Amino acid sequence: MRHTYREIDACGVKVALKLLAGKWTPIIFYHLGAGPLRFTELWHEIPRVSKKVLVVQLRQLEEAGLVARSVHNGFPPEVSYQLTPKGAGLVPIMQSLDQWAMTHITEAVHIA
Amino acid sequence: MRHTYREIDACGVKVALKLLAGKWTPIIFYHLGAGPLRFTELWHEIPRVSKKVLVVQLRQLEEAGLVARSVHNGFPPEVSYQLTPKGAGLVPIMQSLDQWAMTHITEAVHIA
DNA sequence: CCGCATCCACGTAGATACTG
DNA sequence: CAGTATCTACGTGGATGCGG
Repeated sequence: MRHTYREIDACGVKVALKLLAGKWTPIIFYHLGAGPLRFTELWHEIPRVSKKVLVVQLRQLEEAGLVARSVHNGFPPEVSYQLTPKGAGLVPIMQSLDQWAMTHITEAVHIA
Repeated sequence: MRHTYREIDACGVKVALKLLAGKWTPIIFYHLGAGPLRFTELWHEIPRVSKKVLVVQLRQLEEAGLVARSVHNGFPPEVSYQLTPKGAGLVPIMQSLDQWAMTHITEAVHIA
């Protein structure tokens, strides 16, 4: 059986990789994996990312259901982010990737 | 301890994802996982990819040590590609990703 | 058969400034 | 505090054609 282009893009591995491979996704998961964080807390944990880009990344993860956004209205605003169970299910896979990298790529630094 | 930008980019997870997340990497792994293939065989297995792009992807995987390229000189030329042990080590991780996707993403199609 | 050269389209990310 | 609005830069992938 031949697979069409659309089917290939819908392949589970590709869908998962599309979500994981955002430039800041791994470090977001690393920090949120330790528990919920407010936006600015998370922003301060991640060096050299603009607020705009961080917002965009979080929106994408939220839309995919990997991250939950909780708004507590009032002033000042308070918004916290945390991993959903669906998102948390990717954490062990990231650990596998890290394990693979440590085995095969000596130059890589172990962070997350 | 604070991590610098360079260190974050060298993080093992990011290095591994960078390699995996090429547009055609999963399907290349899927086909090479079944055994070595010649260039044109592989090309015919993958719909809608240009030869140029496939060559570029294979070069990157080769440079990273995930794929081995064997040339048998003569005419016509004969070049075969296969996964290295290092590359094969990523296959179970891809299967984990597929498993995760099947659990959480009902719309995804199971191919590789 | 295998691959390179050229040119092009698009998505993602960054810099900067402004706002409820 | 937690965003939004523009504008810009760059990398990846794609179309097509040529060559050993």
